Amino acid sequence: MSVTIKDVAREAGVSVATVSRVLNGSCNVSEDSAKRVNEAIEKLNYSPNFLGRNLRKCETNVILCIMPTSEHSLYSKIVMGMQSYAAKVGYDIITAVSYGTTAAEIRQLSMLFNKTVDGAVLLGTQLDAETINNLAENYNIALCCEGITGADVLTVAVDDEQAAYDAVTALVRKGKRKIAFIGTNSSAISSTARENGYKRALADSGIALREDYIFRGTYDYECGAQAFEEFSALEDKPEAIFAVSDLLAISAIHKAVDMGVKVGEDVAVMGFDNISMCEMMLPTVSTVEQPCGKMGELVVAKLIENINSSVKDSKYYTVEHKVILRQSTGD
Amino acid sequence: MSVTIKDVAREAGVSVATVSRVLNGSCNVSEDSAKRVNEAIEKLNYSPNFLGRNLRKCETNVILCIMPTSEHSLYSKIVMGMQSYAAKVGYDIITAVSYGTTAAEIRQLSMLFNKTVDGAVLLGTQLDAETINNLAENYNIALCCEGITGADVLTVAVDDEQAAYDAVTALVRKGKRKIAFIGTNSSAISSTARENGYKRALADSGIALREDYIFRGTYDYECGAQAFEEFSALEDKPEAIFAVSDLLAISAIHKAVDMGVKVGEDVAVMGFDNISMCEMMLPTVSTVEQPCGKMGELVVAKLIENINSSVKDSKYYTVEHKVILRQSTGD
DNA sequence: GTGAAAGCGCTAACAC
DNA sequence: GTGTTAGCGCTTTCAC
Repeated sequence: MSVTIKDVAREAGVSVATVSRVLNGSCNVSEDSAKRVNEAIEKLNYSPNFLGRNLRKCETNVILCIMPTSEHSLYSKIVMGMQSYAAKVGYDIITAVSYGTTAAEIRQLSMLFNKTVDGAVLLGTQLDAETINNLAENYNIALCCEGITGADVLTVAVDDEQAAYDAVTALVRKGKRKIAFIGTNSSAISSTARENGYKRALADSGIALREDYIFRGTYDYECGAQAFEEFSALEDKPEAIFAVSDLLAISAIHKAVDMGVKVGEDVAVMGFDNISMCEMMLPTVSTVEQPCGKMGELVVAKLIENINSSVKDSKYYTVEHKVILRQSTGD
Repeated sequence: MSVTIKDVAREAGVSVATVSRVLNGSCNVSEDSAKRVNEAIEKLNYSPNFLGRNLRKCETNVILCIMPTSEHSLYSKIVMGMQSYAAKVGYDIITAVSYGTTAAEIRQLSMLFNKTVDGAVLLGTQLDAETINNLAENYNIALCCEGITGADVLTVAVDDEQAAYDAVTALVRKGKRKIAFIGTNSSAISSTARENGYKRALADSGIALREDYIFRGTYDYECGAQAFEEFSALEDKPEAIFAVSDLLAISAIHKAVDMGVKVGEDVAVMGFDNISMCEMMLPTVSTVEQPCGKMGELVVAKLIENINSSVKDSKYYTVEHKVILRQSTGD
């Protein structure tokens, strides 16, 4: 079997308490004892059993991050940010993928209930406000990247409305007036907020809103192409398209090229997120960057504060976005 | 504080042993007791503390998957396969990202040492054979997607040599004779095996090997473009390129387009992995598919067998690859 | 069919 | 500065 703290104590000729003190960096240990303990640890190749430690301390120093998919560089980058901060303060991040189903999210949150983790960050959750509020009462959770209307819980995200406003305004500045919108029917804040930003930008530029320039589907890749097809069937085709995600934008671009439409010249396309693919695509894709690393760091920092505090911070933190112009808008 | 098994026992008017039996589905419980226990669990909203359970049972039913990056759909898909199988047999998969550094891999493997997980799967590890063999002596580990020469440990991967052979042969069948190769200097089995497959395919087709048609860099995106530039500088330019990864192929395609070369017509490009981006790119990218889902399922199945057995299976399992032809080879 | 009790490996309160 | 010991929540052996 495994070597335990008892074995180390016996080998070093001290009590388990002393070994534990050395392990945890207590200063109440003589240099001599510490040396003997460390030698014993080395000799026996001892590693403390965290199950025992965590059970005793009622904490694991592990945070769970649940995301709808792992195949999205937006999420990957946020997780990197989370890990980078967590490592600095002695926490670990583990991840789980829900495939966008609430059933999976709930199942994975059981790690919170069964004390396997100290807290959880939900990226792009499908849970509703009531469920989240109930959870937040008893557990340390946070939302990132995607807020939920009515959820009174720690959240870190960009200002989606303003970001969309800035994106559409950038298109207007390039002389576009006929600007279409690819959004979703999801109840997530981001999609409706981005639609609102789109509308406000048009209004501020004195451009009339046209319902036939608005497509609402899902976040699935195919919807971008579908939207482009619908727009193309219009008598008066749009000369620019703003999509609420890069994948939708890329899908639309793909369809455009297939149809012989020159992206960047005949039609400008702008996405949202700045995933890695934007730079690899041909044409490269204009987009709105979310500061993923920063979001990850911030959400973990605040969540850990909550874990170690009796009073819970449930603020909605907003981080800076940035419009990036590339070939798909003719830049 | 949290509600424990004791609270449930008190509420149900039974002993903790009986509650534990109900929790674990033992049949030695009267219907009446079981009913009262379940009611108490419901009423108190009880969730068993897994730290206690795991400590007692010396097992966690959790498997760790370490990968170089999370921004690669190849790995995402493998993890999905792992999760799909694991869920069926009551295991959980957690993931960690090493960013391709051995230091991070070792740090993350400490979850194995401190008993936080029962086993680990390494995707595209950087560890050397000796380290892996030492680990495998004391812990349940497996390699997936990328074998290591000299590592005597459970491994699941495609037959890289044959896969590359088939890819290059497909190019030959399309009438190409001047076929270049983009590989890496890495010590991983896959890169050298794919280079060997490339060479064998040329030999079998009676095509002379040209050293100036071979580029060896890293797996970094930029290297594909760099390789294309070098090939373009040659007097006698290649008419086809086989790259050991889709990202390298995509990078090469990007550079080709930037240089005004028509991909699919002037030059055929073939990648390896069949990541999602292959279908999103313009042109779509020909490639060799690795059966990610199947690899994930198989490696977890075999690893769990090892966990529950005293005799360790250290075989190298090979799974089927498939050449997929798309626009980048003129299909 | 059920309960009492030992013990998994660890930390921390307490005594010295 | 150090050791003894209780106990974290759970499972399981043993006795009844």
